[in-house]
Amino acid sequence: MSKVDDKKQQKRESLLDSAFQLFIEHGFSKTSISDIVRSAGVAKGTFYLYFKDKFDIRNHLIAHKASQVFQNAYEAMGREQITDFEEQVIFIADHILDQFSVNHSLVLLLSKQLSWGFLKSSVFQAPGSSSSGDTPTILAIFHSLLEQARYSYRNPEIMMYLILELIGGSSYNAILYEQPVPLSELKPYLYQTVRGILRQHRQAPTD
Amino acid sequence: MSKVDDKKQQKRESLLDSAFQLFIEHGFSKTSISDIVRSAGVAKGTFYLYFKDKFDIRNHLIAHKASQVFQNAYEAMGREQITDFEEQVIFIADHILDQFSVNHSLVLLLSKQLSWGFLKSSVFQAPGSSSSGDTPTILAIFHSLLEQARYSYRNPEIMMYLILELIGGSSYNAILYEQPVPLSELKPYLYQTVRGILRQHRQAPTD
Amino acid sequence: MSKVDDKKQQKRESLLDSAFQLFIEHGFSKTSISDIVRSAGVAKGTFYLYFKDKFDIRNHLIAHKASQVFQNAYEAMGREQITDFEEQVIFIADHILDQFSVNHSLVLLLSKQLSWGFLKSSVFQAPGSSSSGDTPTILAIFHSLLEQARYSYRNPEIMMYLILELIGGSSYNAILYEQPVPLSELKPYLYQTVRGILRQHRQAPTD
Amino acid sequence: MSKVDDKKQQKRESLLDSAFQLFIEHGFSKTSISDIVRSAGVAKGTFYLYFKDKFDIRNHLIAHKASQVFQNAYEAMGREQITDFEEQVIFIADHILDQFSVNHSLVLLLSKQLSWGFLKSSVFQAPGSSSSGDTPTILAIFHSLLEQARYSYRNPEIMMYLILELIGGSSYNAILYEQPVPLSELKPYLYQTVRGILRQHRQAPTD
DNA sequence: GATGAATGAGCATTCATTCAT
DNA sequence: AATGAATGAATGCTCATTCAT
Repeated sequence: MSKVDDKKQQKRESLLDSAFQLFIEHGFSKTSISDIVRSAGVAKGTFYLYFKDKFDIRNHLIAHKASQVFQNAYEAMGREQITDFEEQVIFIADHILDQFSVNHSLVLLLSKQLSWGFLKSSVFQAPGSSSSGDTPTILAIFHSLLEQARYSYRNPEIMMYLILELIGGSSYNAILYEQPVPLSELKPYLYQTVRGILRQHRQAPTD
Repeated sequence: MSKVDDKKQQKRESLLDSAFQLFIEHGFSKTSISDIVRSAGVAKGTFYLYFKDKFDIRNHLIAHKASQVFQNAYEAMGREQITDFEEQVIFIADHILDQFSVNHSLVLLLSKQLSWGFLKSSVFQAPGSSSSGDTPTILAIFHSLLEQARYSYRNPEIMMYLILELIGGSSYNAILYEQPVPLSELKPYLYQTVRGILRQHRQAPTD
Repeated sequence: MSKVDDKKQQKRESLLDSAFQLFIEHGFSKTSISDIVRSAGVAKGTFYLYFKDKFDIRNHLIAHKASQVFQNAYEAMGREQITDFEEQVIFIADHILDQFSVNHSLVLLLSKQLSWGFLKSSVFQAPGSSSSGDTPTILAIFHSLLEQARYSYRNPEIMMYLILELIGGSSYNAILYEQPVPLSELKPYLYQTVRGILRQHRQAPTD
Repeated sequence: MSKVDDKKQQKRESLLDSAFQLFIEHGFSKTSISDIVRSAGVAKGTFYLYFKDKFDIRNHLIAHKASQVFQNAYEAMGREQITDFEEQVIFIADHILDQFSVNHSLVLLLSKQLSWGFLKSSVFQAPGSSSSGDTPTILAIFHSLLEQARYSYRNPEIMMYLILELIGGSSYNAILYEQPVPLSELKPYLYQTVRGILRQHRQAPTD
């Protein structure tokens, strides 16, 4: 990678970092592009060399952070010895919620986006800028876990959709406002429900 | 109510109606107060006699519509003979989703807001403009249903929170984009999960 | 007219005057709306209460000034006793060119616009802001002169088109750059040509 | 001409061609230098190696196209046997208008520029990039035609100025908008007027 | 209470131009 | 000679809010 490309990547990331900080600090609509470039230390025009507009940078940001959060959870799972699919799902959910817990900004940015539809369209394809995958995509991970599972599942997509919406939606208030209860208190109920959903969709032992 | 108060109320509602139409047609951030007053046929200054700002009118709108949607479902339930709590919850959920189905604008406005925390804070208190209750509040309804239920439930608030987030979250994509499947296809899984949540929280028969 | 309407008209005219000065001084494209409002002493937003954009104010300006120039010429003609149509045309042309001569800004703004098509569409209809005519429109004037003329003319519109393009076009360089010769030197040739055009289109004495 | 010079000339012409297309398609002020270089397939900085700014390239373009149009007409005239000066002028005018008719972009670029002053200053000097004349300049052509004419003319420059302004001005609306009438219908009147102008300036047979 | 003209800070976006490579 | 990333001043335009009538 040439010196120029290096600098370009650096600028791009500086913009993404600044935008992230400002979005979670002041909110999306109260953050102006002026704010972003000022914080990133680049000129206004430079922003438009890398992103189409504010929405564009937000989308890149969400896709990037969401992918990261999943990768973190997946890697952590690798360090444990968890073979059961149900336990794997719970482990990943738990790990993600813990990441959210210590980093509220992630909740603000991601929580409401955690839905199957969104992940399918934007996160799974391109975790980095180019999909030249060394790291497996989240979709691939999910399917490989599914294949190795003891049971097979009816409509795994619907199943995951329900789980994601449940977790994504309920974590928002619990983490940010401790409503109706703090996350730690919510977790048992949440995971029990997740297990319930998984069992509903179980089909039969994959001998 | 005097003639003057009548006219006042009329203006207020004209503003709310116009805002609703514009918010769901062009989105919140692309709707200006100018647009609202033009559509409502009142002067710009008049807006500020009734609402603090755009956020204020949106909150009133959400509270009002959400309350309406619940009331509709509750009244429809009254016309059937449903005594079992679980069936009552499913009936209400189903009725609300059907209202959403035929009126996508409601999904746009409400779906992501359907959470226990929100409903508790804004809908339950003031369904109309003043809380002078002729119609029972949703909170009251919920508690009365709960009292008459055959079983008692542990942490009914958490239970309802989970149910609401699940329904609110998953209906959005299913209704608007038929993702991951159309609502009709999603419903059985959704309701099974809701029943699962309810049963998890059952305590014992209320003899 | 109320006090408020008075002020509005005043603002509008202040904007038109400022725009005119700036357009002819620095040119259209080098004049910004900021310049115009600063010079007019109103706020930026006020501009947009009166005009759609810079093009809009230019069009109003052109229509207004062109109408004025014609009215001036027509009124001056009324003070002389000129009955012959050919002499009337020459008198008006001469008067307009003299106005241009002493006010170069008019040439810059109008000369290239003096064509039958333009005048028909914008100037003739609405010399003021409203067409509530006390002053007869230029179109009406032209037709009344034509009716009273000794001769009738074939295709009077084409005839006037040619005359207007000839005068409008040739006056530009002659007045602004004295090229190929100063206006005074050009005039005899120009008027001779105008007379030639008129005679070409003569049909027969209108006895 | 070396290979390098070839490539240079190629870039230059690519820029001119692209600018021409974009100017007539989107207008001068709505065409950016970015647009031009993108379309020409060269880098932004390269533009400034060949032209000072957007105005500069436009001037070169106009001069080049105008010269071309005249040359085309002159060459076509050479293929006929036209010896009378009046007929020669009409033939050239007619040929130019026909070129405009089939190529509206030429009207957009040139029509309003067709004046003696402009032609004298920019076209006659440098039809190509360098005045290294193989093709005779338009000025030279005009003078040679004039010398061979049967009659001599008073003030031939003023005469040509009037003719050019008349044709240039009146063709614009006629061709682009068919106003006040389509060109074909306008032509007889136009040419009759041109002949009128020529005869007015005739002095005496040059025998 | 109701009006709507006026405000001006604020915003996204463009673009000619430069200059290190 | 050629490049194209970077610049940042400049611009058109919006809009929530105020306030004299």
